[in-house]
Amino acid sequence: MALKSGDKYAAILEAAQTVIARQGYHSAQISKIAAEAGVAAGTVYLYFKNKPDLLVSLFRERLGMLIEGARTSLTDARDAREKLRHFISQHLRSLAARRELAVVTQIEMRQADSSVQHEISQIMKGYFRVIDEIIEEGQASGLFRRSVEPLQIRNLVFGTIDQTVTAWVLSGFKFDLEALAEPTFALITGGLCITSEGGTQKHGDSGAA
Amino acid sequence: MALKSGDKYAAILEAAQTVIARQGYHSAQISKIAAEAGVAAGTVYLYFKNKPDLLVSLFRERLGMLIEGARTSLTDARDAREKLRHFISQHLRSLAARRELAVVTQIEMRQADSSVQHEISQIMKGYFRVIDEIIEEGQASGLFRRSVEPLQIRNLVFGTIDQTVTAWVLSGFKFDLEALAEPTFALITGGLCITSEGGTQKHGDSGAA
Amino acid sequence: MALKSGDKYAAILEAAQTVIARQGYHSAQISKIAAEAGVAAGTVYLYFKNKPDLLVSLFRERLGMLIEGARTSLTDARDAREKLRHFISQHLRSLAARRELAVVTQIEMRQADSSVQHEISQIMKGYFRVIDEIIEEGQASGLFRRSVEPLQIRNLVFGTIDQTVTAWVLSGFKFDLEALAEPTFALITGGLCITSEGGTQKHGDSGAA
Amino acid sequence: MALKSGDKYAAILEAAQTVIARQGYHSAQISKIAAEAGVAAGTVYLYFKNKPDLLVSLFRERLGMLIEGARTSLTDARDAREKLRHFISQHLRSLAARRELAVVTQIEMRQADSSVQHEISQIMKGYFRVIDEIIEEGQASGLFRRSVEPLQIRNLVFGTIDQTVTAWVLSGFKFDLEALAEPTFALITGGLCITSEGGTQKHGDSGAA
DNA sequence: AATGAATGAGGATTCATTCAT
DNA sequence: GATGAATGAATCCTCATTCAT
Repeated sequence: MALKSGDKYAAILEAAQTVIARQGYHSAQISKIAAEAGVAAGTVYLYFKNKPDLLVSLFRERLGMLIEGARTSLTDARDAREKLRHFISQHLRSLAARRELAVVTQIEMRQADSSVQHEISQIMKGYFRVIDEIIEEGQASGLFRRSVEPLQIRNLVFGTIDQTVTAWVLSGFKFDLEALAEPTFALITGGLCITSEGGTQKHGDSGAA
Repeated sequence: MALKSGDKYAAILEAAQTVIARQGYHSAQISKIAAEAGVAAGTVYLYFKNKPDLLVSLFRERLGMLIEGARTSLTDARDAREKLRHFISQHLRSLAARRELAVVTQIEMRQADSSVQHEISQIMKGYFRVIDEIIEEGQASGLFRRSVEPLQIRNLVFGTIDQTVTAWVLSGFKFDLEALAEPTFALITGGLCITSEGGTQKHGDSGAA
Repeated sequence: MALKSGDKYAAILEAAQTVIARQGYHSAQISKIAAEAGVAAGTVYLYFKNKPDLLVSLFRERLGMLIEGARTSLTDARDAREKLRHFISQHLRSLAARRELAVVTQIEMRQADSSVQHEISQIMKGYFRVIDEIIEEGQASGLFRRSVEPLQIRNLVFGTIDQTVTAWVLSGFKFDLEALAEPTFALITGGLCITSEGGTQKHGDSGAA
Repeated sequence: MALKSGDKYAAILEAAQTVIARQGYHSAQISKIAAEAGVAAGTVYLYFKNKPDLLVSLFRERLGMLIEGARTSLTDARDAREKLRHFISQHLRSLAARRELAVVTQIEMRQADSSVQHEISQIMKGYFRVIDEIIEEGQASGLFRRSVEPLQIRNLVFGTIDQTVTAWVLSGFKFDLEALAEPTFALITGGLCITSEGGTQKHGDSGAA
């Protein structure tokens, strides 16, 4: 077995993504994926242990790519605030350029059963780590408010961009996802409220953690 | 068929929620749900057209309850900002008090196939409407920044609280969900950044949309 | 589920025996057995846990019948020697009258995989017990030689009749199986050799356990 | 193809025996056998037509060895009775010294499908011939009773030793197989019953065939 | 209305065998 | 002669749904 080395490994992953995006998670039989990849069904099992392994591998490979892109985008940002801006921008740009992948990650893969979901959760931790590092730096440098738990900040950041991409996919890609990067960044960092006493910013911060 | 009038209708929905929460979406067979409800499997089909109909009905009924609770919580709020505070608080409190339901909505139901997901999306619109009304009022009254599209504000609000509840469920209910209401509200309204020029608050607003 | 009570349980067992005897163990798919029984394939699983369970149940039911027949045949035998005669006779007569069953037990079921074989071995113990009781009585009463371990006597008795039935099946039922009862009994009890000092009969017996 | 001449032919047969004994018949894939033999899977097909051919060849080769050993052991026996004694002794000794082979012949190979079984039956004829010759000589010389068909005597002799070896294997080699040779011989030749009228020895012989 | 026995469609996976190198 | 990557046929089992009672 050409352990991941052959082009067939990548071809099968690509075929899986295509078939899942096109036909939906529950219609993505191994036979269809194999046909899309131009190999026999049995060949899939030379490269993947079983179907869950194929799906998890697909997710891992693609998320790895996103993580790498995210980390790269952070290198030339001067502070946590800029890093967050780049991170959001990079996330939306990456998926805007990969509609098929967006359908798979936002919609179809979420239908996977619990065992696959559990693996996916583990893989997601790598992505969360990138966010968490930005948050930590931001709080340490005093740019980000310390009155809120880092985990809850992560929920804000990830929840918002995740929901944004999902809405974009469900809309049928009807709006410009990349263009949402800057407003979303402004919203997250500056807050929804305009007033000087926006949020409980002043008193909240002085009193807590 | 006693159109939804019998107590069996409610009993079957309750049983569905219990079984799905306990065994997971993919192990929630009609036969188990019927047994939990104390009826025969065939009886389920006297009250529901088919399994997707049962699942969608469950989601609709429960979300209707959440919407009602949300709307009620808004009545004595004096402005959009307070309404948002109440909304977030009510959302987290409702699910904190219904762990079984939280498991079902945040984890298990998301494994449903695309047809059910589509119905659920439609039902969610009713919940989004509550959020959207608050946003509209907030922007109209000048409390919420107008430089960001209402839809994107909704993504921020809903994405954040949805991700928060999901994280709570996945953690095994290890933290106090309700207690997150105020910090989350502060974060959303006041923004992540501390500095007076937090976000692009000042200039961003004057320049955009 | 009509736990074994319905006639379908028996019908499926009978169909399994027929299909296995006709098509061979490895061609006996559940679908064929179900068709032979006049039920849908899924119905088989209302009565049996899985395919191995069906096969083991068939063997258990049929061997139970043989054991019952064997025990019944022993009731009016006055001593162990007569019991052995009846046992051999009954064994050969039972299978001579059930060619389909003979094919299944002697040829086809032996192709079952190890898990089924292990279950079958357990079931066989009930049949061996009948033989062992005869042997014990025979040795206790002094009719059977005590110089040979009971287990080895069982190997002689069972090995001989088992091989006899197998040879009969493989021959295509070309000879009268029942007619072999008496000569086989004579051979087993009286020994192959004619001479008075046949075997180590005299000295062997006086010396050993 | 070096028709059976290469050492790979023997190596593959040996590997097949080892793998079947270790993993069981149904887990003995060609790929595993090839790996055990230190060759590629495709190489097996340079020496054997297909898998059944490999299995049959293994059986033929090993049984040929047993037959040769049996015939050799008979050379210095002075009469049929002694030949039978040597035969039984040789059979048990051969397998006692080859546990791997015993597992294969007594347990695993019997799971082979009908086509292989049929071939094996043919091969067994060579072994039966050795037994039959002893029986013929014994009956001709008056040592063995003539009242029982030679075939049935063969069933007695072979059935008993076959069952004995099988019981030994199933017990996990828990007893001394070789030590059973003499008691088994005594049992077969002298008969199970002690009394002077043991079996139907006297009258049976004068009356029949 | 209620029952629950019966139905039957649908798909992942293994492994003997081939053949280009 | 030797390799081993690729092939693709073949089958058990689950469970939503029906319908005779």
